[in-house]
Amino acid sequence: MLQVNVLRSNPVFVKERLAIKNFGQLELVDEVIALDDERKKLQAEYDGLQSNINSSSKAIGKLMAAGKKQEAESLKHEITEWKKSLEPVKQQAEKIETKLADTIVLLPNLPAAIVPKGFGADDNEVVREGGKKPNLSDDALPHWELTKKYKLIDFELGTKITGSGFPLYTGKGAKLQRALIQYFLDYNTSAGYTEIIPPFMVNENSAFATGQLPDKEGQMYFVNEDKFYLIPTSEVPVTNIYRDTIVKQDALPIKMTAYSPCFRREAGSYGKDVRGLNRLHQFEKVEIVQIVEAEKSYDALDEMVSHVESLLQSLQLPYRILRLCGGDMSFTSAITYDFEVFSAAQKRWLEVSSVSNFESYQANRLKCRYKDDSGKSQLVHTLNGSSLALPRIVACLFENNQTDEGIRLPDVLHKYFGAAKIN
RNA sequence: GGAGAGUUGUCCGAGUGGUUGAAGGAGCACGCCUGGAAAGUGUGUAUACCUCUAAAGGGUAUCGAGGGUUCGAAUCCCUCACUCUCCGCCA
Repeated sequence: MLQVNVLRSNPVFVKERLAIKNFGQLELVDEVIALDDERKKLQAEYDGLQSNINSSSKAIGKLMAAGKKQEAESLKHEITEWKKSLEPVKQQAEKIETKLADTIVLLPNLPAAIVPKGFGADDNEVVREGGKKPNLSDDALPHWELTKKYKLIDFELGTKITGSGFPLYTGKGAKLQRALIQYFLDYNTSAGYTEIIPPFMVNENSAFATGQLPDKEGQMYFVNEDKFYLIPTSEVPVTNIYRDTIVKQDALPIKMTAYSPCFRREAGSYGKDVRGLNRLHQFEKVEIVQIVEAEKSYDALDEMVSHVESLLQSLQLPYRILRLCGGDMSFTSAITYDFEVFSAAQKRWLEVSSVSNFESYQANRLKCRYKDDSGKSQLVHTLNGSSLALPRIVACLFENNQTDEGIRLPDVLHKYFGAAKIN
């Protein structure tokens, strides 16, 4: 969430930035500031009264020890009066604090200066393209046909066992998943990321800290019995490693990578866009997360973008990098680069990675800080990105590399998959 | 799942109602000592918010979390989470 101080010090700027995100309730900014004023006032009042009570209580302690019971009794009466006037202040303060907390989480992160204004996918900026689109014949198959032809994924069985969007990988299809996960993890660890296997369910505090709650409440699977959320991405458990911590500055940057299955309800999506591997309720993903000093987060962002880019290049897939416009960015992000690969048989771009800098937005909820040179606590900046989400990578690998003899695999995967093609 | 024991600061650990934000020790930082180091020794060593703001200072809250009793709670009571031991179950 945003820091109240940022709002206070420059509300006009904050509103300008929020407008880039097409955020409609700009009046919330003033509301937060007003609530914070109120909060300060009430706290001063509360602290004063409480201070009186505390010192009188201590005085009673001394009087009792000295055997002056009478005087202690009269002090007690005095305290009772203080407490009477304290009660309404306390209640009001709690009310205002709750309201402040509930209001400030409604504000999304501020987009960075270079984020373009816009409303949707059409307004995103193409930063660059790479790779080469294949020339497929007209009878080229979409991946949902190819997976059937080579018995790689059984969507119907997944539907039988669980429901739609829960694919069942078989044989070489399953092995390719394992190969890709291992390749991605190796690639990330050799770039200095520490490998993590996190819990795949998180509690409410964790889901709140990374911003899934309250914004995406209905998008996560929830285990009611234990009040756990199935993770929509390993970003959630991995970033939460550093919830409520103060790290040493020389421990930064912290670079972590994790494989996990991801669970998303995707309520409300259907149709041809969600066919095959395009949109699933359960999928595999390898994630990278960085926790860095505030001044260094944009360097880290660049590093992550080129890291993911070269990973895509190694897979020899045609890709493009988009700088998302304000309207298409996530609630918590300050800037996001989406990576898309071209699905040659479907003739469309599919998002396979999203690299974001959250600046201090997550850190403020996480309460993750470090001591800077002057010894002051400062919020860290957090960043994350997919490297990569598997299903659409797999879809493109299948579609783009189909031949009469089978599906060719890029060189880097041969070692992991144990063969050069699928047939 | 059942029975019992726990959860205190960076760590270990004392503390069963009254100047306890918290003894003692270790660690760490700075200083003294030393040719240098060790040992010794002195000082300091949580976080958030409010007030003040040049700095200092002051106030409130925090001893797993939340609630309660009390003039006063780390200490008593309740609920929950987690850890350990034994039993049960199990990959």
